[in-house]
Amino acid sequence: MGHRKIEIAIVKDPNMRQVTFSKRRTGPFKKANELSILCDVEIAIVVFSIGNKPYSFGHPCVDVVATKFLQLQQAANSSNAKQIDAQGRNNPSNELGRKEGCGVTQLSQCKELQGSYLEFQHGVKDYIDAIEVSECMILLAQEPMVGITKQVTTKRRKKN
Amino acid sequence: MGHRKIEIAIVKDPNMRQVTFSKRRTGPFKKANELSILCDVEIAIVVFSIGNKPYSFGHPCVDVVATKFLQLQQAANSSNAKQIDAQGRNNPSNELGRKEGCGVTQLSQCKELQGSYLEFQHGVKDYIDAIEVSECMILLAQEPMVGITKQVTTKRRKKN
DNA sequence: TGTGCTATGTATAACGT
DNA sequence: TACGTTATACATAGCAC
Repeated sequence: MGHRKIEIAIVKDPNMRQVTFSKRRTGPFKKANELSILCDVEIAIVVFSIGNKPYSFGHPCVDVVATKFLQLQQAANSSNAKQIDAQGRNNPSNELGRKEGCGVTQLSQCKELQGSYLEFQHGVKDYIDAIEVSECMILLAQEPMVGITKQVTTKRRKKN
Repeated sequence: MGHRKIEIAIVKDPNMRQVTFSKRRTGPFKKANELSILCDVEIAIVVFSIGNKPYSFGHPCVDVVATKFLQLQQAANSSNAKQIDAQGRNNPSNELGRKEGCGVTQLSQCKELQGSYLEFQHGVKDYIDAIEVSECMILLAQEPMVGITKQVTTKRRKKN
């Protein structure tokens, strides 16, 4: 989608990678927003930037969709596990070894979560600005996309 | 992005809306997948179709990213609420009145969640197939996009 | 519902600023 | 780090299966 085709693999140059992230970050959000409006469906999308700042968009909101999805997963893992595994399905598990307390299946794990909350509180202020971006994205597809308007001059224009 | 430009508003004809959903559903996933690979960032995207089937993609997985995000939100809501509200920020709250138990801020709410899990278990089997789709999406951007290859014949080809 | 087709709208790579 | 420009790659509307 540019002067040249690029292969989908990690951009090695950290500087270029940051530029690529900046340019492509809005892509999924716009697509997701359009889909949610056109088809009136629930959707949530969350991205953590290279600097680990969260960018999100959700319809009606990320929390609702994410929680709904997680509950589906957890219900599947806890009770239907035996039957599902019989079909050869097994959740791939977290390969990055994060300690986010992913998959709160048991009440006991909630206590561990509480500890995580305290840790997160230290960094929360820095995240607030980035989180605000998600609200702005709602407007994107509804505007005439001002930034691209200039291109109208260049675009091929068939007989009509 | 087709023979005609369409405005981003709900597609009124239910039949057309379903078609539009089918065609556009993969869009956000492909963009999200490309972004996660190119920039090596964490991303999660979940869509509930018109028929309420979940489609998801996540890197490293939806659970990790979604949980991480929810924890950030919860931490912000619980402890930093006073300071944040002072800046005029208040979470818009869930307008759809779902009973998903969205936003598990307190340990006491975990018990309510457990009740929800039981309800979800009844419908889980129907969702499994749709959930599998999310794993396939990973391949999309890495393939030469076979379905579009034909278009190479048509595409404008400058001197080089 | 999903697939394949072609014409056209959009996103974005490479380059500046 | 983000924004403007242009050429090009990609996504998709409308159509037929």
